[in-house]
Amino acid sequence: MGVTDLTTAENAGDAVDLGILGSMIGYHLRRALGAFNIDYARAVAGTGIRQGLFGILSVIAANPGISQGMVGRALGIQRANMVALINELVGMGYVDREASPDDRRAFSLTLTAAGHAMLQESAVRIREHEELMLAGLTAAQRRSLAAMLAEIAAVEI
Amino acid sequence: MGVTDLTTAENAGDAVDLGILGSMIGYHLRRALGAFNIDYARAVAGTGIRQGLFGILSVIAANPGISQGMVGRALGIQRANMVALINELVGMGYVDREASPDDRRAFSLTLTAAGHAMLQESAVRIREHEELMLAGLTAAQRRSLAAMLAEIAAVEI
DNA sequence: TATTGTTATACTCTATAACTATA
DNA sequence: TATAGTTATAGAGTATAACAATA
Repeated sequence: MGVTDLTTAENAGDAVDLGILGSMIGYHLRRALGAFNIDYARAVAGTGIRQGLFGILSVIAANPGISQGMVGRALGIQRANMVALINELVGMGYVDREASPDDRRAFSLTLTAAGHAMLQESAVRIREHEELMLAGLTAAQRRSLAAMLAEIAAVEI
Repeated sequence: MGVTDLTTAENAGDAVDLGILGSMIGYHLRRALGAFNIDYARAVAGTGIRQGLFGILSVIAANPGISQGMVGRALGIQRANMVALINELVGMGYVDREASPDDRRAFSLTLTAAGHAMLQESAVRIREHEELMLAGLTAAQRRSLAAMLAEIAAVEI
């Protein structure tokens, strides 16, 4: 791993002291995700598969027939925000939405053949993107990082 | 650290398989930051100091007289987006904005006494918030996490 | 009563393009 | 010509409240 100084920001040759901010994990989380987001957009350019859409495709693929609400709860997406996302995926021809046989309020979601193909294609691109972003970390460090992030995400607030 | 399963999401007793998504660092980064953001808002409620504003206060405190553009570059905030943020902080009485003696295009920023006080108060709240979010990690793990995140944020895209 | 999906809405963050005044 | 700050604008993510249909 490089000799990254946590307390300063380097830009165009200028090193600026971040003050107390540099010691805060939340700040580094934000900057790391910002870098991830920029490269994610590059990696999937042209596919129309934003991060949220990829997550939905992945969860439906792993749980065919799952309801819209269950997908949202698994991914931390509000019910209200799921509507437009599922509409997009249905409109793109990647998701089939049918009335659930068990519960007439709910929808049963499955991937179409095109949806499976797009999931595979975008997964390949995203893997390459992650490889680029994590090139400075060993496999053990990546596992440790993922575990720590999952631990944080699971904190009961 | 807890026995967090990276491949499933637990919600109200339901364990949902995330599929390929569960193996992606970018996803765990997003969820961890989401949890951080929710608790950050709780921690600073009533202060009006959002994450971006805190960062700006911290950088100005560590670099009195710094220009608006330098602050933005240090924090990864676009020039265009800095304007409203600095306006807010000036309006709140936390930042003094004066014409730079060296360069009449630029502004020289310093904290007011109230700005220093608010930085201190919000820093205390944010430290408590980070302690809560990182309770499951040892000090060594926190250092490792911060270093890995800084490494990721520094990747040349 | 509670839940599913829906609509409407709003706030924050981020991004780009074009303008002005200075350098 | 390049840079500092500004304005306008747009996309994406996330949040809440209220509603209809169904459980």
